[in-house]
Amino acid sequence: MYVYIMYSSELIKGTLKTIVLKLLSDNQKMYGYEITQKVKELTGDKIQITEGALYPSLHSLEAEGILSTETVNIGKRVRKYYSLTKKGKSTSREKVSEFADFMNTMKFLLDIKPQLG
Amino acid sequence: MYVYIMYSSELIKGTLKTIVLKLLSDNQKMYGYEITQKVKELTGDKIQITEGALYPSLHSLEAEGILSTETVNIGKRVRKYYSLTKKGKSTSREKVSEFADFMNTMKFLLDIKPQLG
DNA sequence: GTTTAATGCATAATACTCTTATGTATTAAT
DNA sequence: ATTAATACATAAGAGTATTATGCATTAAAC
Repeated sequence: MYVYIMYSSELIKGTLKTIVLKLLSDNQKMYGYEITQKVKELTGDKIQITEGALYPSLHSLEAEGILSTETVNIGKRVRKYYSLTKKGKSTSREKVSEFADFMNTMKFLLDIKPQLG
Repeated sequence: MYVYIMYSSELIKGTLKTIVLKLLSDNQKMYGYEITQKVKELTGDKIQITEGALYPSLHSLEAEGILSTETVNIGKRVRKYYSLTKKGKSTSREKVSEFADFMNTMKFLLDIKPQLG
């Protein structure tokens, strides 16, 4: 899903949609390339979303009615802006809070001290 | 990989090996079924490792030289205990700290405030 | 006492998601 | 004039998990 100068492949799996939905909840509308750059920038290159992972994911989110699109011509170049639908806004909140909960669970699980006896 | 009364499938992907390695670093040796029960117990049923995910994963970790095995007969039933090799101990530390780092990155990414302007 | 649930291993078909590679095209930088 | 960056897209392959089985023993429930 990503290229990770830092994180191993398997570790990061499954977080793409959550990241995308969170960025879109903060930014109104964004286009694919912009998302890749934003994530790269915000994570100091630790997470780099690849296009091969992002575009299919955006398409499926649109097909699910979570994202809507708006195509804009910038000179002769095309940009496809994505934004959250009403459904998408609640999905975004759910995904982020679910992930936050999951992080708490994992934090506990990975901090557990040696079992005695 | 898991059944999750609580977490969605994609969210949890990729954490299985980290969880297993952490449990084994705290418990010396454990067998497969024991691992599934321990994770279930420690997470209040939020993460339930399925056998179809766990056993192939344990086998591949063994093949990589990260785990070693010891088969014990309990009556007529067989238990296969897994423990970390020397290599496995350092792999376990690396995986856990990598995940901790990843959680920090994600926490930042998912907490970012609306972009102005 | 007999059926069900729990313990304990294992694998195979399917599905899903990501990686890697490729393709097209425009615009900016060297 | 070439390379890098911008901007989209898809397809082949790989990896991992889900779901469904399968076998067998032991404990619990009825």
